[in-house]
Amino acid sequence: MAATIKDVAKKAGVAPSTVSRVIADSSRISLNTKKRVRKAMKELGYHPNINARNLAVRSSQAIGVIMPSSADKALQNPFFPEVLRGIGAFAHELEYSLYVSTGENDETTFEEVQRMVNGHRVDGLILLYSRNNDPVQQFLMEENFPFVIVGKPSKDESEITYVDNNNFKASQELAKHLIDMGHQHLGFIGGSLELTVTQERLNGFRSAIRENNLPLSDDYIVHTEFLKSGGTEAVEKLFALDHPPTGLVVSDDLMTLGVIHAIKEIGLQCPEDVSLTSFNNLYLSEITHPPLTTVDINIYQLGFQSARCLIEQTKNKEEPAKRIIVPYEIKYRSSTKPLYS
Amino acid sequence: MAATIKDVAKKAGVAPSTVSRVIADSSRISLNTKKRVRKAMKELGYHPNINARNLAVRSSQAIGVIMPSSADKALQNPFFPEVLRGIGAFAHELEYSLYVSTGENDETTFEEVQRMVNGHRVDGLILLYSRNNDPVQQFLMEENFPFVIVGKPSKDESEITYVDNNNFKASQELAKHLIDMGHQHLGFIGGSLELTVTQERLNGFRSAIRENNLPLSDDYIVHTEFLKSGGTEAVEKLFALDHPPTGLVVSDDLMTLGVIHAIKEIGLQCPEDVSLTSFNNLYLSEITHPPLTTVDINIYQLGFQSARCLIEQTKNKEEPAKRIIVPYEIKYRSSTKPLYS
DNA sequence: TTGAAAGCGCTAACAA
DNA sequence: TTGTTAGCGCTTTCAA
Repeated sequence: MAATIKDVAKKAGVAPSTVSRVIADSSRISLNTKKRVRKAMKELGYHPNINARNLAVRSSQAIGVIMPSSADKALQNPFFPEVLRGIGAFAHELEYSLYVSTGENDETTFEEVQRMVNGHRVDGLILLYSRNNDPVQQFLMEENFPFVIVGKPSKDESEITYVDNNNFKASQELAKHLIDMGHQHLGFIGGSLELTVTQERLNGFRSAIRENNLPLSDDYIVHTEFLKSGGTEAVEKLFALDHPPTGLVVSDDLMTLGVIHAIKEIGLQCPEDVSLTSFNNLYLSEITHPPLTTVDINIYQLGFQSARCLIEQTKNKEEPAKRIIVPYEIKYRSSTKPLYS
Repeated sequence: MAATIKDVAKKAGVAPSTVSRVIADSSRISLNTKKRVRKAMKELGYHPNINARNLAVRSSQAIGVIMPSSADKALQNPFFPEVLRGIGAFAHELEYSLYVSTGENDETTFEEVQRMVNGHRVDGLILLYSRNNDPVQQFLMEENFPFVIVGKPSKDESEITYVDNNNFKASQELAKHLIDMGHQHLGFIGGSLELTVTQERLNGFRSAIRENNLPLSDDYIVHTEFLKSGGTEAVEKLFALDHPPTGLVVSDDLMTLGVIHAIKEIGLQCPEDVSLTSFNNLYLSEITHPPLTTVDINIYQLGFQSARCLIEQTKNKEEPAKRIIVPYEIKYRSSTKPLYS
């Protein structure tokens, strides 16, 4: 068995509590004994047992990350490793560890959340999605358990800490960009309307259309399952219209990839026939053909800031709910062009 | 504070140890008291404190997942969420939790591993990469800490449990497929040669060339950083050759995406001018244009099996090292075509 | 079939 | 500045 605090104490000729204080780098221990104790720790290859520590202080120095349930291919979105990287970066600085849930469906996800919360495995949770009537969110509210949302809460907005982009404005700006280039018929392809992120982006899109006095018809708006043949259906529907769109706002780069494929299938080209804009600025959006005009939502920051908020919150239960809006930046690339040129 | 085992005991009118036995569903407790105790647990909303339990039994019911360090964009590969999903599926069945490392560089990753191992945060680790002279692997060997590798160990192969595909054979088969379609000049684009997966795929490629008595020149083999402008350099190099390749084996779908883009830039088409084959069968490989001929390595299984092996191993320290080869399947799609047709 | 009690390794009053 | 001691919540002998 590994060395314990007692072994170290004995070796250094001090009391266990002194060793404990050295670990915490307490200012009330003389430099001299600190040195002696540290030496003993080195020699014994001592490392504190985190479980024992957690038990004593009733915390866990760990945060949980809840992904959307992964039944469909949604998890194959590089968005997730990237937020995780941001979360991990901050967590690591403060020596926090990361738990992740990877539930197959809503039920198993909920079980994992319960396990984390009730078993005191984590001090707080980050939800990587936000949707209407989420049982997880409700559970956490009821338990009064610290959590932050990446995205915008569907309700209780003022009581929940969340980190988001201004998706409304970004989407508006994309649509505006297309309109400025002469496009009159714009379409929107998004994921599930249950997700608040879809709602925000759609609303922004609509608002741009309205402000520019263009006709606004629901025929130009499709919500597609991430999986469904990569947007083929969505594209078929849009381009069967009397006046097919010449510009599209798509809710996610990966989806856009499918859209590019689909429009080629029906004999059209991007950007010659259709201008495409989307969200996330995934690495792959630079290396597609054509490279995508897309909103860089700064996924890494989204993760980093959410970890920051959460850890602040777990350290101080009285910390007020806050909202952090991470700035976005539109990357103009060659998937868009003026309507006539 | 949440209810403890003592509260339950008092409420049910039994001793704490009895409650503990009920939790473990011990066969030596009468059905009657079990019922009484369970009722008390329900009423109090009792959940065992995992930290206390871990401390007592000296384990943690958690496994750690080590990603490659994430300085570059490699982590944006959907491969990772997908293995994680497989790992999580098995882990969840046995009520294990998942820790992940997301180190920025080798150093922070190593720190995270140390924290997990020395602090007893996890019972075992899964490494999601395998490369030459990996300090993490060496550390785990020295500590005699349970771990399994997804991929093939670069050394001590017979002493380490690992889960892999037959990458050699798969790669060979891809090359063979191209050769059968009349391609005489084949190129290989892979990631770092430090990774064993690259080595295996390259060797398989070479062997196919050799067996078919085609010329084998290192000029046709490029190793590119994942990041470097998405394979542009690799493509430029290959197509500056006297006899540019008409068929390519690329080590990863995401890379292939970059390659498709790059060859278009220099005025070529896939598959008309160049046939492309690659690995992983990521979701995106179905929705690119053209859809990719690629090896489905069954990422989910890779994860699932590795979790299985690891948990077996942690439960029984004497479990011998084993090797599991997950079958692959080549998906033939339209990124390949006969040389003349 | 159940209970009493010791102990897992650490922290944090309280004393000195 | 340091030591003593009593837990944190659970499991697990040993006894009954």
